[in-house]
Amino acid sequence: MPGIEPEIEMDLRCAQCPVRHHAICNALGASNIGELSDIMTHRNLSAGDIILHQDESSELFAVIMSGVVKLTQILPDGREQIVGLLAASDSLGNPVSSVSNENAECVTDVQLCCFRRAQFGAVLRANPELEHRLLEQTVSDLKQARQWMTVLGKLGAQEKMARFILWLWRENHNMCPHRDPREPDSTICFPLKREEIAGLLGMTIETVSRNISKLKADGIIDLLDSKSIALRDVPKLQQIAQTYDDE
Amino acid sequence: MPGIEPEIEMDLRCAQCPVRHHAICNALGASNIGELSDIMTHRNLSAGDIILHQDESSELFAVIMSGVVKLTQILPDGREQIVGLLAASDSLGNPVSSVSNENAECVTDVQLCCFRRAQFGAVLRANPELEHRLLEQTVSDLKQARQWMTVLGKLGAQEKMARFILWLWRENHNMCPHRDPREPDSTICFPLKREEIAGLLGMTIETVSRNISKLKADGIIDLLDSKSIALRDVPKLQQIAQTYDDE
DNA sequence: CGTAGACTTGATTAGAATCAACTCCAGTGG
DNA sequence: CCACTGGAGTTGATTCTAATCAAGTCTACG
Repeated sequence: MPGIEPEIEMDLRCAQCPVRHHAICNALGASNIGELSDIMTHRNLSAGDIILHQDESSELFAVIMSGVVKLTQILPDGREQIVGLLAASDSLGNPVSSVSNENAECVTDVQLCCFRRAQFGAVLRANPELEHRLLEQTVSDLKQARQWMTVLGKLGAQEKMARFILWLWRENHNMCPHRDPREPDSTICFPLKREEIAGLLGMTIETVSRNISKLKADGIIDLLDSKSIALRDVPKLQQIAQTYDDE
Repeated sequence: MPGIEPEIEMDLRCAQCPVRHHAICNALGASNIGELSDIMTHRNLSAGDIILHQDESSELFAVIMSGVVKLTQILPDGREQIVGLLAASDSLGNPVSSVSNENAECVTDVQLCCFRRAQFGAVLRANPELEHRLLEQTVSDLKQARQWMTVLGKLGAQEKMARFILWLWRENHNMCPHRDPREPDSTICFPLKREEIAGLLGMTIETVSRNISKLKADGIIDLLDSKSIALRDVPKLQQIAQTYDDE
């Protein structure tokens, strides 16, 4: 057994991985996935743990297996802007340099599939299709960052809130994994506190709270508890959000 | 002569190209650059010309040889946010899909080095180092987009203006090519109108104007004409901009 | 010289930030 | 079991910043 078992175990870890077919590793087929499983390690983190520091070097590159991670930038005077939210199957870490462009912090408990940069880079060079997949992912992140730029630059508080809820609706399956499948599709949960919603949308917790209350008062959403809501009038929400569809 | 000349010409076009050593094509050495020069065509555009439409398909992928291009998103009600500015040596077009994520419009007259998507993709697949270079570029764009998110979400009008000026200072050599090298380094020109600065910074032209005036009144900058300024007190500007350095 | 577009400046208003209570839990310990 | 505590969230009153509305100036150009 010893001498064979470890190798089988490694492959199993990928075969049973919940994000195997959604994360960047789906660029590698069964015959090549071993190159990644050979060099990966799993790590469990708790809400509040800090994974990466802006402008500091780190050997970590990772795929998120579960949980939510926020990417932030902090101004000299302490103000914090959330510049991205990552969930299951997203990847974490600068793919082309050891220096991180953002702080990364766990919003919930998080499970990571970790690689050492040098080793991951070697697999990348050996598998151009993996690097292509990484490019696709980065282009998609760029698209989303630019959409948030428009939200931050042009929308009012109510519009921001509506956009956020619609965005959360689409992303919710990655964010809140253990939902009852029988629960109506129109129910969504917030993995974020008010403070974090505010940090993402460029407003204060009071303004977030007021606008959630207003949407409720207008019959557009229902508040189930402070961390979950039900959508009552999606078309109205889309109209407020100034969005054509839910791209 | 005919039969040989064209081939030599092609190579010359890259050899004499002003951005040959700064754009993504610098990933290819002298022995491979021919693969690109064989499939490129130059195109001259005028200020105001629209190059790409958001969510529409285009066969174009291009490198900017000179001029400034703005990337924008437009809301259903007509409001426009600038989500990126491209200048000499930047590349233009979605590298992984024919569908553009933004509108692209010429701010000044522009010279493009154009490729047909399918042909460029083939060169990309044959030269992984070129795809890696494209990934580096995209990661850099993503970093910048996220920095703008922080500007849009957290900074006040004066702070935004200071950031913009410092950013322009760094980028100015790409934006305003024909500057007298003897001109002091502290003189910069705006390739953008007030309306476009406003569209980028998420404010109105009046607020832009007022804040430029205020910086002048405070002795931090001088207005040479409405399209160029001189920096008088860079440290003060950096302090207002809430920036550690000029990353 | 006259006009239109780009820019500036002033007066007023609207919307979000700020300041300040207050409610609603979840967890703790007596 | 209940009283305390502290964190999270809500709501109200006030302030402040930037948007809006409204003239103006300046400049390039026919």
